[in-house]
Amino acid sequence: MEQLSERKMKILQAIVANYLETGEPVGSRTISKFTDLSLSSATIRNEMADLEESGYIEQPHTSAGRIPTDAGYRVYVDQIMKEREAETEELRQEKEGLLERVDRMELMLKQVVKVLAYNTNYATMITAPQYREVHVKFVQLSMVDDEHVLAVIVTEGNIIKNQMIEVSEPIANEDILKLSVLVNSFLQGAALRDINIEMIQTMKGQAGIYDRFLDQILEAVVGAIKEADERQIYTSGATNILKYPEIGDEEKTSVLLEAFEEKEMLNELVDETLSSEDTGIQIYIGDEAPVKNMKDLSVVTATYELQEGAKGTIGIIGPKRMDYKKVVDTLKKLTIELDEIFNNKNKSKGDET
Amino acid sequence: MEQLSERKMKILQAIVANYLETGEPVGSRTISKFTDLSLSSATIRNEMADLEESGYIEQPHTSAGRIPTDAGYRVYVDQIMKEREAETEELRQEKEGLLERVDRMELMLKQVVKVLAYNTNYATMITAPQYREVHVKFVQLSMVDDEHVLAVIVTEGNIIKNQMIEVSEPIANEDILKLSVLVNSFLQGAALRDINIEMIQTMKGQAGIYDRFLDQILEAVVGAIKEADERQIYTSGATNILKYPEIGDEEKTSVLLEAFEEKEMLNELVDETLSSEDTGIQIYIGDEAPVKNMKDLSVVTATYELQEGAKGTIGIIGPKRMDYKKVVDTLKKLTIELDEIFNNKNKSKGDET
DNA sequence: GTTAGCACTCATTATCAAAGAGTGCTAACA
DNA sequence: TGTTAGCACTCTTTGATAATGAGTGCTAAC
Repeated sequence: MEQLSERKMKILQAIVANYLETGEPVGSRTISKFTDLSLSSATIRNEMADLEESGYIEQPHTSAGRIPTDAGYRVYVDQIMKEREAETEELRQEKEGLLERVDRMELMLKQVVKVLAYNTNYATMITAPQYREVHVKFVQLSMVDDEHVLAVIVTEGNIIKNQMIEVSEPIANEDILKLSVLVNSFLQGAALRDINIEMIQTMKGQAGIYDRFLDQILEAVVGAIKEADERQIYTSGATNILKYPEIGDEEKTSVLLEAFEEKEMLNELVDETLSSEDTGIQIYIGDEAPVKNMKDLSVVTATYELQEGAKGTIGIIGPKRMDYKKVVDTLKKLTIELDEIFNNKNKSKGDET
Repeated sequence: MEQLSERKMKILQAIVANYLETGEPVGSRTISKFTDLSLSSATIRNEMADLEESGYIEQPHTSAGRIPTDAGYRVYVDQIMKEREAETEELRQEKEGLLERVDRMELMLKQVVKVLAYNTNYATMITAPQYREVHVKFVQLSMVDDEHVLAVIVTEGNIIKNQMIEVSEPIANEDILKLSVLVNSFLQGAALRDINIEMIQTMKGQAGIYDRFLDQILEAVVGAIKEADERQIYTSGATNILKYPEIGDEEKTSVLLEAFEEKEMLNELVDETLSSEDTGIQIYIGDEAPVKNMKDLSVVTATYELQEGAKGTIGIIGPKRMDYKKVVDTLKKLTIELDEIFNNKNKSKGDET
């Protein structure tokens, strides 16, 4: 894509801005009045023909106005991001306070997506903060009743998992204690990939008659780590998608809604976001998004960070002609606020799953 | 509604059955051929006029066939339920095995709704089994690190909740033990309403210098009970609703989908089902359902029971012209299967939230 | 380089007629 | 008295045709 003259740039911006607002193809006359360039519609028409040739805009049909192509959106969005960069510091001062502080992480995240969906009128998602690799902090065993041993596994970042283990006969308290010491000596600080056959063999050798419980305990620990590793995704406002007729075509709609319901598809999006170097706000227009069937949709993502270094992703999914300015601003404010909540005032980090 | 003659009954059944299949208003000629009554369309027309007057069917407009009213559906559905009653025993033998056995309750429920949605092509929901009143089994306290005490609360039915309590200074191990004994002596077997000011006062009196932690511990316990009490609702296939054009009208669709997303509305449905005497399968046609905006939808619910006496609800929501026979059969099979899984072969009841 | 003017294209909308489905009613029939 | 054939009538659906209007591309003049 060649460099655009300043005038062409202005016209392109005007076209996109106008299209975002109205959703209708925009014609030369509109631009002629809309901008401060004071040019006649004929001149605009010439420029528009050039812009079309360069691939920034297109006509739905011969006798219609122009709409932006993905490339056109790209130019517009890049411009916005440049403008918005300076303002981040300002926003930090503002403190609108979108969020109420709540104790349990789970409730907090649910609140975030709801607030976001309500404020933007798009579909939103957020993942719980995640560690690259989950390490065991300690394991605690105790008899619940004659047939059940409770294993509590605490991982880095104070995420807690329980697992109930059924046993055929009661185990004496001191034996539980011994087992507990043994298990912890091996598992403290271990990540999933540290638990190998060799380790298990050694443990079993030292466990004596209780070696057969070890399997179950280990299974529980592995299960717990995996569960902590499992990505929790919260969503809200998926039905907002229905509000935008340009996406309407039954198929796409239901494909996306299904994705929101089952949530698996959203994982790809999160992977992409997290793997990117840029931890700020990223915008994917149409097929740019690492998800199939996004032809008419755009995604804006942001990353937030928990104090212990766990990262989470926030995503907003809306029509390609979404209000990018507002979305970017809202996301910026929100990540700033989350930052403050997690890093300054974390009075209680609550439980999990 | 007066008693219907056998012939009118047959015609009504035929009309409803035909309408369920095609979705089109059904005319007299169709019925004349469809049934084994061998009557001319003119005769059918006369009978239909009567049925319309009695309020079982209606015409969308003068020159169209008839469609069932809610009363008409009711008659049809009652008939089905009567027929199906005898078959339950048969079904019990069949053992189709819709479900794979999985350990964690959460995964099991997710599987159930998915299987159900997949089999029926309607929107489905299930609640986790719930106790009328949650009782504490025991509380376990332990220091995680110098600033955190972990409280593990186990309730009836082996539902486990954790709560991390932040403390300003380390507490000695023996003190934790003392506190633990104290707390358990009061809270074991307690339900939410048992925890009153009097009890708290007495506990504080006996807690000595640690009385200030008691508040936090109690808060944690109450929080845990409340969380265990919170109704978990799993849903699937909400987008199936979009497949049925007769509901299409933007509003209703998005109202219902939102309900599925936020899940609050579904609580009313569950309340109604659980409060009903009849624990079998219940069918709500259109506005009969205890939920607003159900004009074009029907709900079929069933109750299942966990061994400890906790009950859960399964619901299927589809268009008023859903395939009631299939839905009822599927639900019957499923509850039988759940029954078996929970009551015979419960090898591990897993964890919660 | 800019602009006015004009012919041309194409989607949208309205109007109208024809077709078809189904009814209600009447009169004839068993 | 219940059943049926016949027919006029109603109302939706479909298709064709024409009118409208927005917007363009191109040419010629400024």
